[in-house]
Amino acid sequence: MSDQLSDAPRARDAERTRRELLDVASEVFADVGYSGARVDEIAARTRTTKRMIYYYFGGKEQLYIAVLERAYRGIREAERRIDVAGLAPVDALRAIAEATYDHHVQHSEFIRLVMIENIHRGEFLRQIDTLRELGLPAVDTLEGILERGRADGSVRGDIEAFDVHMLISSYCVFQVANQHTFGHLFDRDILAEPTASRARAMLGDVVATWATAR
Amino acid sequence: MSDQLSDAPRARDAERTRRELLDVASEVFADVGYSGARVDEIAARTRTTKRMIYYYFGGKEQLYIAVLERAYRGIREAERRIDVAGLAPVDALRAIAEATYDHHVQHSEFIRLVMIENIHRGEFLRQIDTLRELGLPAVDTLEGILERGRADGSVRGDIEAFDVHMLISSYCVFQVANQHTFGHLFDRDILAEPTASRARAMLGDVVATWATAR
Amino acid sequence: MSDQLSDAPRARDAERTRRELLDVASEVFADVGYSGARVDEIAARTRTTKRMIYYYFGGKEQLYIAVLERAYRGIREAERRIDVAGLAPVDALRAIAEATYDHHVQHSEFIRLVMIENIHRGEFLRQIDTLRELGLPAVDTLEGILERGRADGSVRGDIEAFDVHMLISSYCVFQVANQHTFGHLFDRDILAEPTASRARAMLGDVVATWATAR
Amino acid sequence: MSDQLSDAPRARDAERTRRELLDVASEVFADVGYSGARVDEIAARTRTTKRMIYYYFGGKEQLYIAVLERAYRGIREAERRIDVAGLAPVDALRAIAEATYDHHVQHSEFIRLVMIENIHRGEFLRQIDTLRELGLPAVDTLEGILERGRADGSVRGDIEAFDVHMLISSYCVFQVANQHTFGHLFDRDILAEPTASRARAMLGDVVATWATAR
DNA sequence: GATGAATGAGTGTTCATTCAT
DNA sequence: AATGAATGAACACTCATTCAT
Repeated sequence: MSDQLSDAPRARDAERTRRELLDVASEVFADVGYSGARVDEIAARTRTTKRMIYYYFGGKEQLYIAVLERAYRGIREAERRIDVAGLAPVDALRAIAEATYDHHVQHSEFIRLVMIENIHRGEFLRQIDTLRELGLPAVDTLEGILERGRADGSVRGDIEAFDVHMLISSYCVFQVANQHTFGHLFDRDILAEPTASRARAMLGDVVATWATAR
Repeated sequence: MSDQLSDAPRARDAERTRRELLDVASEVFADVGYSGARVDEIAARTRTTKRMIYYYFGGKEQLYIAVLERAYRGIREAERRIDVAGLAPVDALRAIAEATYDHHVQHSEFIRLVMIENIHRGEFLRQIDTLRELGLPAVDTLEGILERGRADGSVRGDIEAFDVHMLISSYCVFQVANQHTFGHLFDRDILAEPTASRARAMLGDVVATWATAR
Repeated sequence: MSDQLSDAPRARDAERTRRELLDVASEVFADVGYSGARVDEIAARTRTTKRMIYYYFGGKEQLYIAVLERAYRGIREAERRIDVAGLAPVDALRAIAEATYDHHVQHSEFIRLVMIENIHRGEFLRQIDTLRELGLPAVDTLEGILERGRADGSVRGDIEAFDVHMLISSYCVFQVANQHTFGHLFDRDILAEPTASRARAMLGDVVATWATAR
Repeated sequence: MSDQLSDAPRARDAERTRRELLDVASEVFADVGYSGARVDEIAARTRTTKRMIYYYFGGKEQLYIAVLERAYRGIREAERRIDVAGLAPVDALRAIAEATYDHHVQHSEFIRLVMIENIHRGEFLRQIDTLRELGLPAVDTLEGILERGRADGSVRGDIEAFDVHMLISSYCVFQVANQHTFGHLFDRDILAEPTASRARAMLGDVVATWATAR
């Protein structure tokens, strides 16, 4: 009768149920979008019932928002862990470009959630009040590098962290977000070798040459 | 019997009905995605009835595929009209970058359709057999420029049209595709001034400096 | 432009179209019933269009009624061709029983139409005014045999042609009409050997023993 | 908590809803066939909504299958209640023939379901895995009688329970199944007097004379 | 004698959500 | 903390039929 698979105390089942719902919902929303997702399916892939989604989150929309918030929090934490303190500014830029490439490819579920949220014109993201409190660690890191670069003359003075971030982001997001249409039109898997490695190296090259151009 | 060139001859209602359905469907699918789109709503915005969607296209999916095909055809035609014959290779690259930026911003409906199709992992695009026959005029044009550039020494020899195309595309697509999440996080409308003009010029700069490096 | 497959004069195309529609409609109605039949499907299996069904018959119901009438006419004609004049009464009964068995098995399409019509409680059959004019040749033949049998003492005096006809019909109709449920429950194909031959012979035996019992 | 035996306890609404849907569905399917039946109409004749058909059965087809299964179960149970232990073999055969006649006439809804299922070539019946487990009580009973009859010499040795069952079934089914077409052609109601009584008695006579013929 | 275009009413099914305990 | 039963509105799709030539 008691849960045979778990050693978690009863008092923590609630938290576990919540987390399980979020885990499954993340997968499902990322897989088929907000409109395409079915509350029934999310529940079915869980140990609990559909009723719990309403019990814990209030509804499909709130569940989606919770998924979105958790996803962004995770990404911000990962950005905060980036450390390029020991590298020369241009090498640091190249390192960040390539690390960002890797990170995007490895976290396609998040990229898909962002795509989906953009399809919905950011209407759900806008409801997450605490999001901006998380800051933008990736941009802060870039700002530090640019400052060092400007100081030692290795980086041109007219570019901002926002610019670099958008350049890197756009390229990396594209690899994941548009892999299917772009890949189909060019008849190749752009995330498979040799295309992937070439694309990854190219980004570092693009950022480095542009940032150091006078 | 009836005038085939006149504006609304009875005998040509079929073509007009078909086109109207495609027009409205393009709007609706781009607006709310495939799953979010409602056949009823598409029909309601039309002079005909829902029944005609099934009469002419067979169903929601086939209508969506028809929308997708027409959208890609239109884009390919626009690409074919690009003329940079009179420009020096590097100027031509910069011109194409900026023209592509403008084109993406002006055709956000198409960008949204591409996003949506990627959310569906390109499963519908793959069903359009005639798509590849259209070629990739944008890439062909880039290839011509790169050849001229390599010949006159203004462009480095290790980059390909595919690379340039992906760099430009990723940046331009991002402006439209991720405008809502990115814009929200940076608390600005990235397609409005002054951000837009800066981003546009920056892309030309990125491409030019990278393509002409060493 | 002209019909390449036919040598029929233009003036007979109408009759041919009508007959083709009836042929296909017979198949489809017998196959899936009146409610299950689709006007579109009937037309699609024809050289003409759906519109012709309305042109020639007026609608689905009238087409079905026409199918039913033609089917009954065909059966009555076949019944009229039965000849047992040279046989002794009891042999004639046995011959008719077995011939009826064969005829039913060979004309399952007709049996199915009759089943379908009974599902509809004969509401369509009742609309065919000319049906009764065709008479009931099978019953007339049976009546003749019974008269001969009564006269020579080989057949009991208290049975009527109607009784014999219903006994034979019920048994033969059942073989075709209930073959699927009955066959499934007994895990055998009742129209395949050895069950079929045994059933056929048994019917003659049943009729003969019963008709000759004193 | 709630009284499980009371007439309509809340906690047992599920079973009641299910049964009510089955009751109404049996009527409707028997009335107009599978294709002719409307899910909307079935629901409308119920205290619940159309949605419950999908909640409890999954769809129109599964509801039909459930109706079919319940109908066959009911018939098998009725067959099991037949008791002819005290009768001499030939009297028992006659009793079974006449009881079967009565039963068929009284359960025309079941006969119609069987007709409908045969129109569909038994495709739904075949999906009911548990059907064969119910056995064939009617045939078992006949087998017992035939054994007794063979033992005391009152019944011929070359006939099997299957043969007798098919003879009786075909005749009884026909009375109900073909009443409309047959009745119309002979301009009489074959289930009304005096035809009905005559037909009923005749069946017993047919079976008895045939089974005892040497 | 023939036809492509069009249609209103319905057809089985699914949706996110709430009720009652 | 949890749940099985229930639901109305909507959903993609289909039907036999008619219009306009």
